Amino acid sequence: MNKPRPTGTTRIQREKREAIFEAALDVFSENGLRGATLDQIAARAGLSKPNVIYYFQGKEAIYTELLESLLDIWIAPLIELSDSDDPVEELLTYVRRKLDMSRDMPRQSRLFATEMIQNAPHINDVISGSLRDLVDEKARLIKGWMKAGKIAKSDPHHLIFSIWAVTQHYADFDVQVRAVLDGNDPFETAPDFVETLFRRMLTP
Amino acid sequence: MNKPRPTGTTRIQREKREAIFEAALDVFSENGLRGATLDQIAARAGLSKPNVIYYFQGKEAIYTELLESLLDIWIAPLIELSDSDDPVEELLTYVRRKLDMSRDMPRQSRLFATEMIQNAPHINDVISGSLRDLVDEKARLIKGWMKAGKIAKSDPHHLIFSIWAVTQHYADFDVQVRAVLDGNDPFETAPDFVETLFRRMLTP
DNA sequence: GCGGCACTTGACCATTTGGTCAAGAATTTT
DNA sequence: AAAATTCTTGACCAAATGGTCAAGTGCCGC
Repeated sequence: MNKPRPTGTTRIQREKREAIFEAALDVFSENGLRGATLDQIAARAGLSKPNVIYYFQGKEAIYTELLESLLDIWIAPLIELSDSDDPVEELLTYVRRKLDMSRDMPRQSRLFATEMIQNAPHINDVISGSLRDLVDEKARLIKGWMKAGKIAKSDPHHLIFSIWAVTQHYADFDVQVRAVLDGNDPFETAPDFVETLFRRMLTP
Repeated sequence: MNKPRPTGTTRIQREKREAIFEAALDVFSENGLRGATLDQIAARAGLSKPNVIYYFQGKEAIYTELLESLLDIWIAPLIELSDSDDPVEELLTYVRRKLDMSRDMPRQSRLFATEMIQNAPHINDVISGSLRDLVDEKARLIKGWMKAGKIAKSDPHHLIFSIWAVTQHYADFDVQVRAVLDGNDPFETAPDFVETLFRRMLTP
């Protein structure tokens, strides 16, 4: 019989599980699942290792639960992309929100990036399931705008990829970007550039 | 006194070191330095673990030597970007070469991506040294084209970032891209899109 | 074809790591 | 305030892992 695990009902459970998620986000986003250790997570959470195991089944369970709990937040901006009188602005708003997320949630971006680079074994079903459906739906929306002549024609899927790529690059490759910019804050100058890039791509 | 290590003079040394690099590229690009094990590398190289250690100082040495040996190849396309009568085509050639590299050398792309995500501790000096200088030099070249009215004005550094981001995305996020495209080969359709994106960005 | 040197590895070791467990400390319930 | 329950951890364990070493095996020049 499996030992029952706290699911987050009581005050202590919510707080401790939250602390573990927070620490795990740090550690996993820097080293990936294999590279991270329970000791690191426990130390950063300010708990003992057995105590961490008390709240989660194990290392992998922390990882998968963390990934899943972040997925919704991560996809939210795309979900909100919807029909509009001004599709260029609608898409640029999406771009800006994605860039904001790179600035404000770099660890989450890196966590997903690491998972993707390692072939996404833990979220494969999501990626080729609900995410694919979501992207397809938004691609149809974009296609409609193109057919109506409201934005310039191009491949909607690749358009979405390029938005992901450019915006997430500022989180995932932060060190490189900052090194090359030599101390200048990327997020001072990036928004203007990114907006220009996609405005030119989208304007008919 | 340090044990002398083979440096790659004899036939066997060249072959075995090459086999180890090849295996290490597989393993490190999937799991990062911490996540990879000597056993994995040895197994994929078809060697015993002590034999691997015979050719390299240790796991970290394999990693750093591999990274350094790949750096030149990785930066080569940018080095070749040079003054031209037709700057738009010159830059688009660079974009195409980068996209080709994502298609033909995805493991290398992922290796560097993982290193970057982990804050590039092993190539920090290169990034904030020779790479920064190289990018600065090319940024000045691009700036010149902009001032001469040959390409549209924008921030040259961010332009380079966006080229890196978009092209490498197809290697690093390959699983996601393929899942969303549902079996269609990304590299059938990506070149046209990417060329259009940057042509629109660059055409005055 | 043989002597020397490069190469190879089974056995081994110390450390790290994911995870268990029983017993004790807090907290909540009654 | 006692009982019941939840929470916490020191001590421990088995497996994995980076690395060593002495004893071979085999290649290469002579």
